[in-house]
Amino acid sequence: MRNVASLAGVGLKTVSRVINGEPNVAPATMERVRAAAAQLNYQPDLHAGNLRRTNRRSGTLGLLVGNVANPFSASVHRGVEDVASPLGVAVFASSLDDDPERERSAVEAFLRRRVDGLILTSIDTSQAYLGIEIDRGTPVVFVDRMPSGLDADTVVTDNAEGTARAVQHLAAAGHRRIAYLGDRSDIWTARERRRGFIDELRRLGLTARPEWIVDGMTDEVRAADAVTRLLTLDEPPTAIFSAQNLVTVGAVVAMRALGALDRVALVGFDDFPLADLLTPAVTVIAQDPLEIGRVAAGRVFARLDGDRGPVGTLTVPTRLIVRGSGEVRPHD
Amino acid sequence: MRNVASLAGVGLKTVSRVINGEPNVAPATMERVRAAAAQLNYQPDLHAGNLRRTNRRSGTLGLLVGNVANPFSASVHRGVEDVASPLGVAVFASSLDDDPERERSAVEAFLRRRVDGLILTSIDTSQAYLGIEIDRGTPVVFVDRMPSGLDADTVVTDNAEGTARAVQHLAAAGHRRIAYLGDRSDIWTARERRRGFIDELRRLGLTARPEWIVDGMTDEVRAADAVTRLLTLDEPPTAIFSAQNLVTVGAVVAMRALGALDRVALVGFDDFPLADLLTPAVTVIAQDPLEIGRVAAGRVFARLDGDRGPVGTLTVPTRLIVRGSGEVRPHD
DNA sequence: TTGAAAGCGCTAACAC
DNA sequence: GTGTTAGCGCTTTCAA
Repeated sequence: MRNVASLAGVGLKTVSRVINGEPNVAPATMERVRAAAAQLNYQPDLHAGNLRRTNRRSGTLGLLVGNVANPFSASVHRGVEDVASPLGVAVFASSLDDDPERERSAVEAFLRRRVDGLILTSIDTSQAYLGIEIDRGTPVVFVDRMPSGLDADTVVTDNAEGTARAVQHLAAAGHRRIAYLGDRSDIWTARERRRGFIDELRRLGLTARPEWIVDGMTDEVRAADAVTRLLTLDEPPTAIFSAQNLVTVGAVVAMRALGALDRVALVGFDDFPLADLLTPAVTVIAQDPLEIGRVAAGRVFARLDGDRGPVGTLTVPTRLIVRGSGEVRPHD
Repeated sequence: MRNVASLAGVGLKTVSRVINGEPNVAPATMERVRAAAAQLNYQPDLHAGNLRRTNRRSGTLGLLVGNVANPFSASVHRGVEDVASPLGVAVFASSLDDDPERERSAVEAFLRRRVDGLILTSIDTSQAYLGIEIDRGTPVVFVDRMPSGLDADTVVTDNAEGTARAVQHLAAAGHRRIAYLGDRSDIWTARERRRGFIDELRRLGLTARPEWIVDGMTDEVRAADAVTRLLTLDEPPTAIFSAQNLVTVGAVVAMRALGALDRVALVGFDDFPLADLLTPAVTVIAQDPLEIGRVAAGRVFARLDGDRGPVGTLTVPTRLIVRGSGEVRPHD
């Protein structure tokens, strides 16, 4: 900056004024400064400037997700970027891999870099440790899971309602014996979907036999095994709701192997690529991770803009996508 | 930091020493400083420190990809993170959406934040504008596409060789009439795959009729239409090589509609989820985007560590995954 | 083993 | 319109 100033024959402050588009600079001076900056390929140092600036914003956001390569996380990331980028805010992203220690160290790494806000799908059992930072005024928004140990802005999917919608859809096709295939029940979203399932069944006056409610499905193989067991029961379900992506795929594999695809209905929670190309095409309750990211980023910027309203939970709706597998009628 | 110093009853420099793990601090003093820092929840400001530090590293990397939500880009991202994270380096990611203007402004945004290095799948027609920054000593590594207008470190997929492998595989199954379905030929990777195809055909003493070489396939629908046209030709190909993900899926759709799945062979470039669940399962040449990201980050850090060797292109190998569609024998 | 003073690149406050 | 001075939070240098 000193070099630009002397090359243009002006003082430091004038260069600063031109860079930041401040008023009260003569057009001719402005032009000279611009030319000098271009000639020297001058790039202002944002961090140095922020040190003294009243509005101490780094123009930076920290995003912590399970894994940036996971499609859900990647879409959330894109949603955050969509909101941040036009505002000139750059996004740091970090994968946590279900490791609470990584979460702590990533948060610290971002805080030391003075991010203006934090968006995270926390994996830790408690998020109380973030309370201090929130009190300091750093906006923190939780995504996809409810935080525990503190009240904070949160953006989640319509888990229970979406699942209820799936149950309604199956019931409307005539099913009264519906099975539930869920993820590990220590995951908040899994518990929510399970709750939505049970509650909706009850509301419709249906009952599920205990064998029809299966938890702890973490991969395709486990899910396929579970479906095989379900369909060879004395009193098998006529429809299956799978609460997660991999579980849905596992269910398709098992149903295909059993030749059950045209007599057992299937609705999955969360859409996935090529769901429409499988035979039959899979009916799903689609989430909207892009929107989740956008809404979360929106909360961060609202807080930065001075919104002092009470913290709250925003719910992003799901959407039923009818493709065939969920419309199979019950066979006995 | 001043508060920590006065609370611990020491000078600023002593706090600095403790934070940075510098030697020559009495254990008791260290403990007092630690306690004071913990009590005040002190987080050092990395950027303020970097201002005066001799090793002016921001501990930050800039990654520019087509779209962070795209599976290929997202895996590259993860690969970069895998290398950067253990080194305490945080990763900025930005989507370009095929817009050269976004590329320029994202690069500038990262440079102003003083990233230690840049990794990019550039979309601009020339990358010459980055020459100045490279000359200044900022490591820049190009990924997935060769840069033009300057020599620089680059990491790419084995495009031509991988495609040649696919052709060999089809020829080995007895095919002599192989069609090529490619992406827009203004994309470098598409040209490379096309080149690999033509060269390998020639090497094997085979010839492709001009109608069998189709370019400009950018989506599933276009690809499906092209396949339908190919297979209704007077002299149709007995095998198809599709040079890209969406094109492969479009080909499957069309072949299924024509009932050609068990008489025409298909090998696709680039793996995709559920390729093994389609009927038939799709044989592919799989890329390794995770490795591409890791190798690219490795180059950046090697340069930062003082590697002054000549710039070069690193090629990440592809892998043939046999699943069924590529092993169909020719039918006339 | 410790701390005081200077300065990193920039902006705020104020004078000219 | 423009420049000068002080100071942001930290590290460097160097003296004690």
